Amino acid sequence: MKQYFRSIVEGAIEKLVESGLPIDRSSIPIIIEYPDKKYGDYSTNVAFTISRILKKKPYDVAQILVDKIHDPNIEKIEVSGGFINFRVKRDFWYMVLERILKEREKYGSLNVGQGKRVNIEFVSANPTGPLHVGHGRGAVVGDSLARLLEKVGFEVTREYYINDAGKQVKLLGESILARMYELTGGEHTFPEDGYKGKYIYDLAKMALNEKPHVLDMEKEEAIEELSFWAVNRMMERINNDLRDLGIEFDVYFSERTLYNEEIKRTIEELEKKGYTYEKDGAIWFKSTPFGDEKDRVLIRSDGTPTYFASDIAYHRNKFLRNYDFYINVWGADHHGYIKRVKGAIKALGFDDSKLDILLIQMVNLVRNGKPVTMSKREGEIVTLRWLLDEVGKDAIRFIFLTRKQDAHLDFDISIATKQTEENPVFYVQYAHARICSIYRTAMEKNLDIDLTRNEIKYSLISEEEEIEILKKLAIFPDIIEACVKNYEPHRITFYLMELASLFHSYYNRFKVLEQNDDLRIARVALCEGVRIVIKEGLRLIGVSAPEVM
RNA sequence: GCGGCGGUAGCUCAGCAGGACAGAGCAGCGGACUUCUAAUCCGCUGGUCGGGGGUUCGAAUCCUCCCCGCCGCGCCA
Repeated sequence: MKQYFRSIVEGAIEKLVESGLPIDRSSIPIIIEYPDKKYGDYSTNVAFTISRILKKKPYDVAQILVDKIHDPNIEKIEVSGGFINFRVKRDFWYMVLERILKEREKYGSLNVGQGKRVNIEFVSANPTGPLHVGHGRGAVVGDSLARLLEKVGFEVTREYYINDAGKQVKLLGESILARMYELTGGEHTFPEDGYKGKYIYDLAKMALNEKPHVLDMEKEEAIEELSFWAVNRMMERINNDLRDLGIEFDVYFSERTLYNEEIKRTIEELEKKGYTYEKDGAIWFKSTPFGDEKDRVLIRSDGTPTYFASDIAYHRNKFLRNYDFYINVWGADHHGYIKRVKGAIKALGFDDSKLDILLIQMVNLVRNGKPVTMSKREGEIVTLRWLLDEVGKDAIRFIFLTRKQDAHLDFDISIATKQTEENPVFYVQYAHARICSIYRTAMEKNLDIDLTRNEIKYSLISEEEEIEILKKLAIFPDIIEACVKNYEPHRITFYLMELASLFHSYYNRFKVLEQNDDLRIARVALCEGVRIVIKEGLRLIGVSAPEVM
């Protein structure tokens, strides 16, 4: 709806320009806000901006602008200070509801994406251990963002980059082999930095079943075979966790496939462009010209490529697939990595501004007030699976989005485990279930609530609480737009809590199933609007909307 | 030391592209279920927006310095 007023204001400014005032229209950002109720429904501050250019009083500029505005949906325009406040006709809100009932789950689907192709890469956790709670946050933010992008007309590819090559993976195989020897009573030495988690024993047991022959193989070969096998087992497990979180990927990209050919070609390209040099037997990338603190190794002195080298090749591959833009969702601990990756992309001749990197801050697990540490190497980690079993998908997804992603999140397990109050997801879901319950009651009592066969007399929706709800429904598309523009899916969550709150208040004060047919139909129409938006809002963050609770 | 992100009510956090008197939830206190699900609602209490300077008609929001917390700074990934 903001867009509607934006264009009205734009039109007025245009008329000013036509009347000969020296204003550069493009230099004036048109900001539409929802002011305090007492001022109006929508407001703009453009008069302040223009007054600075024209050196006139904001109030006078506002007056001039107001004279140029005529719109059938506006009931009253007021100038206060320098603000221009619009009060909208009641019919305007009714039109919003009418539109929601007609468009249903399509309501709020803007077309800002225009079919542009977006690649969003997220999670990409190493297949050397189970997903933990921190991965979960990135997964939820990434997937919700993907849903929002789709909602506004982008063609989205969800991608998972599997680090199935290199030292860590070898260490995984080595750890499993050691446990296999241990379980069979054989002689073994556990690798120094090996993975100590309990899941390694699980894998070892599986391997004893499926691959007992590796025990008789030469160690290096055994490790290689086990590593490859274990990565697949881990990915099955990771995918299982993600699926239960409501997340599926379109593309799984294996780092292994980059080895030899693509990494080699990538480094050759960098060499050709003069961005590499040799030092201490290693090949380095000149990342300092791109703002990095120091240059980075691509090929170690032992001839093996670093993770960075394959990551450059990976990004090169992605850019060759030619998306309109790219989003990487990373843990905040990778922030130091941005400069060199973007630098490498630029060095390869691609437009690095097409890549946005989203950093997701750490999740601090708290149990009964005490912090729980998350270290992959230590035994006790809190896995995403454990949390899924405890609180379920809906609560996890919702709670992860009750904080903006660049703020640390304290995830209190003791609270999230409670299936009662305190858990905000229930509050929103309950609003949805309550509305469904109203419909069920109507059926039982044989009350006609059919919105398709009855004429909806919108003017009967006239209580202050009802108009407040309509206004809230009207800003849903603005919320979606803001989510996408700022890459901030958490705004949906806060919006839904506000909408649910308005509804619960209303529900407690007014009766929907009135005997009067017209009034009842009108109120059901309002409820249906709320229900549609809640359901769609929840869908966008991957949370279910139960009909019964 | 350098860099990133935070520092808003007792606690956990919002605050829309700088805007009109700083909001919500929880906790605390007091109320509302013979009436569409009380997982709800209503009322009250509660803040020098970490601190100093600056830009602006206007700053929680932008710039700068300082303080505190977490994280990163590998020929690890």
